[in-house]
Amino acid sequence: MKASMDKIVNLCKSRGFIFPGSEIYGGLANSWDYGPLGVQMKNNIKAAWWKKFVQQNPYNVGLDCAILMNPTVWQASGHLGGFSDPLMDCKSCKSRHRADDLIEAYMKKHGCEENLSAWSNEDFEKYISEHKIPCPICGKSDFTPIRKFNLMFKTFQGVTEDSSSTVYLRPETAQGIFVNFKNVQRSTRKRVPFGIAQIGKSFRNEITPGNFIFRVREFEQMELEFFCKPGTDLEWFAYWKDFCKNWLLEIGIKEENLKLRDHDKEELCFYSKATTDFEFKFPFGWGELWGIADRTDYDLSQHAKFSGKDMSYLDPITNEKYIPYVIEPSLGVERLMLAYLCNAYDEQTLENGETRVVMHFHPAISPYKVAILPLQKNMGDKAREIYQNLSQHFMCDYDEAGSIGKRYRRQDEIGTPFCVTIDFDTLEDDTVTVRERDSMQQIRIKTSELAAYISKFVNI
RNA sequence: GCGAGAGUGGCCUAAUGGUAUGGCAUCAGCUUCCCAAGCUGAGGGUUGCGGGUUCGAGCCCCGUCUCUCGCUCCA
Repeated sequence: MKASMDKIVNLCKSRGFIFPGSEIYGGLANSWDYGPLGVQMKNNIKAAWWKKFVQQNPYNVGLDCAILMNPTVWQASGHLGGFSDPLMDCKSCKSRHRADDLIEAYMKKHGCEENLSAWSNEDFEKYISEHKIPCPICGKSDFTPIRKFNLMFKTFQGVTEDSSSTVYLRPETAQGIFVNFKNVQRSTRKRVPFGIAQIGKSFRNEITPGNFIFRVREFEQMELEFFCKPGTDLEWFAYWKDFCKNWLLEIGIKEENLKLRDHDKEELCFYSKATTDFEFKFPFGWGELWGIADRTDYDLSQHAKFSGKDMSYLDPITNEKYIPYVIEPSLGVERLMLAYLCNAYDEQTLENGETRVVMHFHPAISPYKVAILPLQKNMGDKAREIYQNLSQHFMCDYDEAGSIGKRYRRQDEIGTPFCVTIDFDTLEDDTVTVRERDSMQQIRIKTSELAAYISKFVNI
C-alpha cells in the first residue's frame, strides 16, 4: 500500500484537511480540527450518506436529537453502571487488572463461584485483600484501590456543580432515536418496517484513543435504527449488510480494502443477536469501519421498563402488537473519512520521472469539484468570470500562481477531479480545456456547457 | 494511570558549551500557451515553558507542559 499514516497525516495538515486540535497551546491529545478542505469533505460524506439512506430510501426518515439527555436514558440503555470497569494496578509489577476478573478466576480455582454483578467496589477490594488474591503476573498481592473508568463524559446542567444536576454527553446517537420511536412513527404514519437515521456527535472517554482520527473521544456518527417485525430481523440484517456494502463501493471504496467479519457468540454484546463488522485495510492493519448489529427488542424494551411508557407497535392491518426488533448499521464519519483518504491515496511516477500524489476521490466527495487556472495572469478577468459562474453550482478553487504543471499537481494532491484552463483561444471563442484528474485527458468545451458537463460526474 | 522516548520558522534538518544552518514550502518580480523548469529578491525562529550551573546554554542539571509509542479498556 502506498499510503502510510505519516503521509496521510502530513498531507492532511499541509493542505488543510485536518489540523491537530488546540495546536498553539501544545495541543490536546487526540483532538483534531477540520480545515477548509476537511470540513468540505466531511460535509460531502455526510450529504452522500443522507442522500442514500434518507432521501432516496423509501423506508427511512431523518431525526436530529439533543446530545444531552435525561440521565435515566443511560440507566435504561445500560451505559451507566454496567460499563464502568473496576480496574486496579499491581503496585509491585505495575500491571493492570479488572477486579471482577481476578475474583472470578480465584473463585473458579477454589470452586466457590458466585454472581458478582451486585457487588460494589468496596466488596471487590475487601474480598481481594481478605483472600490475598495474587497478581497473576508477579504473584504478589499489593493492589491500588479500584479506579472506575466510566466511558461517558460527565457534565453539569445548571450553574452549580451539584450532583443532582449531573448529565452526560451521549456516547451514541442511537438512544435518541429509540426514545423518539413513538413520536416519529406517529407523526410520519410510518408502518413497520421503517428506519430512523441520524447524524450527530457522540462522546466516549476512550482510555486508548489513537491512530490519527481512527479512534477519538469526540466523534460524529451516522446511524440508522431500522425497526422490523421480530422474525424478519435476520432477513433485514442481510438486506442492510448488502445495502451498506454497495454504498461503500459506489463512493469508491475498493473491494480489496474491505472485509466483512461476523462476530462469533462470545464476542457479541449482551444485547445483540448478530453483528457484522465491515473492516477496512488501514495502513496500520484491518480496523472496524462499520458495525451492523441486530439489537433485538432490547433497547425499546428497556425504555418501556424504565419510562413506564408503552413502546410497542400495533400493526394496523393485522392488529398484532409487538415490540419491533432493531437492525443498526452504525458508522463513524471521521473513521470513514480516514478510510476514504487512505483508499484514495496514490503516488504516480510520470514519464519525466517526477512523481505526483493523487487523491482519487469520487467527485461527489472531493472538497473542490473544479479548479480554474488561467494559463497567464493577464487572463485573470476572464478566469474570474468563469469562476464566478461555476461557483453557483460547485465548490471551486482558483489558482494563478506558478506553472500550469505545478498547479495541476496541487489539485491532484487534494483530489480535485476537474481543472479548467483559460488560454488565448478562450478570449476568442469562449472555449476552455477541461483536464480530468485520473486520466489526465483533456477535452475542449464551450464555457456555457461547463456546468452541465461537470454536474454529470458530481452527482451520485 | 504506569513505563519508555521526543519537543529547533508551516514541514524536514544542521549546529565538540561560543554569532541559530540548509533544503522544501510560501510571497513578489521577470520568464512561461497545458503537467512540480529557470532567474532575482523577500518574509518567517528569543530552539515547548520556567528556573539553575556557567563569562557564555539549542546542547549540561532540576522542574513543568505537551505530544508519540507500549500496557490495561473500547456498548
